[in-house]
Amino acid sequence: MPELKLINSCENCTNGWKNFKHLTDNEMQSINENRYEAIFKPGEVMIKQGSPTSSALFMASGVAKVYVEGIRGKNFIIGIAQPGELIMGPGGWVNSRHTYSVSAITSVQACFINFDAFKKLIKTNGTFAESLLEEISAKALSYQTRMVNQAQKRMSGRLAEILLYFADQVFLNDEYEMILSRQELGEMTSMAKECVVRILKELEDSGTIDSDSSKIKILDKEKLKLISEKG
Amino acid sequence: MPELKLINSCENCTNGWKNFKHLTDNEMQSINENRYEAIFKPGEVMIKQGSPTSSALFMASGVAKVYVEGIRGKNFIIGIAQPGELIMGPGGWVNSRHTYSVSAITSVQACFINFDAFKKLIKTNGTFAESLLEEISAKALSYQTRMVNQAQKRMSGRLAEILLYFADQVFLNDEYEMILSRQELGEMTSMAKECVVRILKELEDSGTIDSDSSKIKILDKEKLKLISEKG
DNA sequence: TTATGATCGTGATAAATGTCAATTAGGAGG
DNA sequence: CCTCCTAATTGACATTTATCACGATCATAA
Repeated sequence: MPELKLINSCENCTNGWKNFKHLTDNEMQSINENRYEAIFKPGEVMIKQGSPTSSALFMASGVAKVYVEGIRGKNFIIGIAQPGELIMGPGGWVNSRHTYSVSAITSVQACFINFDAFKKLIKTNGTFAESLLEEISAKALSYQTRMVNQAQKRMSGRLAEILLYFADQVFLNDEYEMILSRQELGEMTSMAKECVVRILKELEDSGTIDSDSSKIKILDKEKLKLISEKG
Repeated sequence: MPELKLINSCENCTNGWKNFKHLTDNEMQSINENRYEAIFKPGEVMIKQGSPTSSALFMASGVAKVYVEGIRGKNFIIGIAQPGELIMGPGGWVNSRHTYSVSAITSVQACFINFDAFKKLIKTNGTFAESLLEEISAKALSYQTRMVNQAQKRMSGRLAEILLYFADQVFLNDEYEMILSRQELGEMTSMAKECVVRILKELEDSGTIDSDSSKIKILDKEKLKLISEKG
């Protein structure tokens, strides 16, 4: 694995957050000055649920899992945070506490950005505020969709949905390395790990996917979509 | 039932949206001018999922149910819209389509507010933008919580949660008229209507609640909270 | 290499939840 | 009051999903 280097300045950042484009040079500089860079090893906790939202966290490189620590010690994985993503859960605007935890899956290069510096920009830059509203709304919509699917789809539908999520939202490829364990896939689809194994086998037997333990290859995407949609 | 009268002006409105307080008189007037008042009968659809979000909908009086029309014709009830609430789903900021339907439970007095007039204020009034961000974030957080609970709680926990929601969020009273049918309670907790009946009976038998078909009375709130939290 | 611990995979079984069929209760309108 | 319609309720049963027990596999470190 190549050694990760410091970014040093937002200007050098190749993966800048898309909404930063609405900022003036001065505003961008104020972000840069309120930035603290960090590198996380795989498995390390980057954000802990319940801790104060003093900063937003920007993903410069690597991937991380975003998860809620639920009841009876069970986790629920909300999704995968990717490079270019700004992690700033709803809690920051509600009760100043992180509403989920984030932990590194690969090595992760990240920047903590002071939340107050951030908040200030909302008031002064309307276009930025609007783009942020759009971002949070998109997140709320995806929660809404997951909530309903959780309620109405059965296991195979939920798992198919997640396999498509990895293909279309994370890796942008129908063949990918499954970065989550079966256990974690279960925490993302709310099913027992044994059931994940079984359904994956079913999907493989029916020729819908090819699953070589750590690799997933979607063979019949239309079929997988159908399974996902029909529940 | 008393005849509902027109409001005629936002100034007369006794239930104004709390975030409107951040607007200047001029801004408030522009809202008032882009307002269309309507009265709905019980059961009437106020917003249809998938329709264009040309307006936000303000609840002046009455209550309505907010629900997603999901797969296989099944509905999922997200919550109850109450007086003073502004209904403006995430879709307006994402793809300009309503992401859920809303239908009146009681008679409802409502105002349609032009969405563009609304959007304009975001850019010019930073405090208003921030208050809106807070509101949407709170909604996103409640979706997140429901999503996780859906996944991790069993039926009794989910139903207990909803009974508490009505007591604490809707009626602000531990004794209330259940405005949803058993079927609808099921659509809100993702369980079959028969199961709703059974669990309600269990709760009644254990002395946790008193349920007289259309009335709910919480007898042992701590116990109900425990059931809700422990799943 | 070998030991160790974790994840993966499988079958049997138990628990939770959904479906079906039939009956009862309650409310609106005549 | 009766009639009709819908919702509520109940029990039996089917399906779905979780849990348990166990062995296989794989990576890692001594």
